Amino acid sequence: MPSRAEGRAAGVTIADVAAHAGVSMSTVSYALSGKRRISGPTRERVMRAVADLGYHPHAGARSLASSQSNVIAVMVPLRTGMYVPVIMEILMAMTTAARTHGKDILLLTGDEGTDGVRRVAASGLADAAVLMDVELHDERIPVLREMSMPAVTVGLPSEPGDLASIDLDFEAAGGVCADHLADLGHDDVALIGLSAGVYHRRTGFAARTVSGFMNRARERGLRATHTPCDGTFDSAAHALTRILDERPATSGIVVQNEEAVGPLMNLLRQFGRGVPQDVSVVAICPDQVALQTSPRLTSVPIPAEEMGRGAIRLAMARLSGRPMAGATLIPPRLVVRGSSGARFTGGPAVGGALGGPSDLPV
Amino acid sequence: MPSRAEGRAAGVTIADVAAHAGVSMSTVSYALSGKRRISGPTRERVMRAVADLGYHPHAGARSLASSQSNVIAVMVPLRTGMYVPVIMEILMAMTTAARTHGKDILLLTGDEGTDGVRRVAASGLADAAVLMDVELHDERIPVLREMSMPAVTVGLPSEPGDLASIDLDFEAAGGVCADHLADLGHDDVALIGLSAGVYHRRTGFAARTVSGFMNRARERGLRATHTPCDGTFDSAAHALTRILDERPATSGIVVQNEEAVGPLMNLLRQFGRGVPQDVSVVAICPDQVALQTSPRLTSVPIPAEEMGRGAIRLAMARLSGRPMAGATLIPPRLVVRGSSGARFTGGPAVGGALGGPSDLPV
DNA sequence: TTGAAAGCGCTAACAT
DNA sequence: ATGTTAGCGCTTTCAA
Repeated sequence: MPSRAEGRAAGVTIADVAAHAGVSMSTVSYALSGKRRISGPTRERVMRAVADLGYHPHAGARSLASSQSNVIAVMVPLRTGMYVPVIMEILMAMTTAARTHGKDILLLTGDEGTDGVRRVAASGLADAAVLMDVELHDERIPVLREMSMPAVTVGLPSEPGDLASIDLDFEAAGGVCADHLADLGHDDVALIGLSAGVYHRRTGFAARTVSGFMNRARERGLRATHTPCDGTFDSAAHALTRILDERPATSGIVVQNEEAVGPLMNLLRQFGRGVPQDVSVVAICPDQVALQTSPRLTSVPIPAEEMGRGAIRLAMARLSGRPMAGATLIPPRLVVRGSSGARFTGGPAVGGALGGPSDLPV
Repeated sequence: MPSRAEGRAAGVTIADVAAHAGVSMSTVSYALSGKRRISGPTRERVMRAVADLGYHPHAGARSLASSQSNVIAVMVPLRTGMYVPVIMEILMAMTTAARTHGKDILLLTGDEGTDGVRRVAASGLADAAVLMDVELHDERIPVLREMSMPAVTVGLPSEPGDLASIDLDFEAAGGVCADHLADLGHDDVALIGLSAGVYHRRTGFAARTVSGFMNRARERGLRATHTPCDGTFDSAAHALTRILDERPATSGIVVQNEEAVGPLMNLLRQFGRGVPQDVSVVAICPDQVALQTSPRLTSVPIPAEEMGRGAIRLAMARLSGRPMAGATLIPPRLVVRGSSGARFTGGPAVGGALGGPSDLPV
């Protein structure tokens, strides 16, 4: 336990390290950055000195001298209707991924608006920015361009310009759900979606799911409907009632609304509709939610971790000069669990009503 | 719209501003920091120049010259059993509050461990740290002291030392719930708590709620039990079954587990126990959760926003030299809604079964 | 009330 | 393969 070293780490400069190792400051700098070949022995002495002294380069000095802050700003608007745990998982995944590249994450809220972007860019606080929860026409995007700040969006804006984006391919996800239900022989299917506000405000992913679902359903000859839902119990009840009233034969339901999943399953039970005997349910939601019900839900998981890592990978690519513009769409996976089954057979397609080790990605 | 100005903000230095305003660099610096008296007219010319040129001080340079980064590091471990939306709300509240003091938030994950604290402190990346979700014996705390970094914890460690902490007074919260049920005439009460792991691992707030509840119940002459719960439907069912088996006369339930709230309410309905006719339910949870059920829940809200603001206030106090050590315990509020009522009367105490505008804090 | 100038700790030419 | 040194943009003495 190098207690002496770490106790004084605060005031240790590169000059101290250089003296301790018997080399020049630049040698230390280069040994640490790897931007110049350093001989084995020298390199080792430097590293020893660094460890001995508990040296950590001063972030401000480094940023000043190199015009690189090694910080990535992440702006999180946290709009209503978003499922917070997913946002958080993406955020934490980005933070972890950033560290593997020696970067740190600076957190910005949505209410700083475009000024936040401007401030962080102009002050050199961050080298790049990640925008979460982007709207189709996001006012922060032109500012990013104006400040010529490398940026990545989580979610797809309408005019990507030269920036990079990442998202689950929700259009394909909608299609996959429709396909699964069609394959199981269901003719009347319904999509219970997000709150109406989400569609109006930012449309992006929510609308893409709907179009993917409806288009594929049409191609497969299914009758399909879409109903927004607020995520409250009452709202879920309203949506389900409407669906069963208008199309009593509905035997397949896709739900893209984490808050509505629990209420929906309980309502189906109350209505005497067995899952999957009478109604098959497919969710587009994080696994955590899909595994919480009984039976467990056949679902297209939200790859939050992958989205976070991907966002940072894109940001790093921009910082290293490689372009990599355009949208990275993560292909949806369908995980079949106990909530979906063939029409009329009364049994789940795969995996048994309790889910379990036989869950299988398709 | 000062388009020329902002377009070039990236390269604008204090020297540019000084030249533009016809003053010296130091005058600009002092006009901006307010650390020296500047005459009205001079001050105005400086501000004009700043606005004209879209000047933003370079964060790194400032940090180097002043040994102040104006950044607060926040470490979020995100342990299992924690309710993520509350963590997120606290985090965003801190970020917003920090900006009002000119500070930014640097996000650290738990998996960087104590090294993260050391690195951030030694590199001057942050001036202060906030630790969320602290354990009773948290290994990061000695490191903070060793690095002599001003720090605040959200949650209470067992050995506070000289650091400041903030949390809801969960002990009092448990007591308030017991009192409420006692006031309504309930004799047999139960607490459905968090997962067993939470009690074993970090104990802190979860255990304090239990002791506050049990002690007050004893004082009021109630029979009380405590049952941990994982938050899954099955786990909630298990807990409720056990409670009703062991003490069929139980007519008051306190629940401190956001995930279990929905399942619990449905289970009570399935068991034919009307809320609040047969069983009164009181929750310790964010309002968002308490308002999602039907009837709405009488609850002690988690003051996430207040905790976030408070944490930053404490951090700022440490940075300005004022000590303010010790724990800041936020007193619990009880909000009576439709889920609790007098025993045997069959009606809610206040507010009606639908909750509504008559909700009233006590 | 204002200016001039010496660093803060590091990087990256420019040397050798 | 390594050393020397001139800044990076700002704050803050020290002078006036």
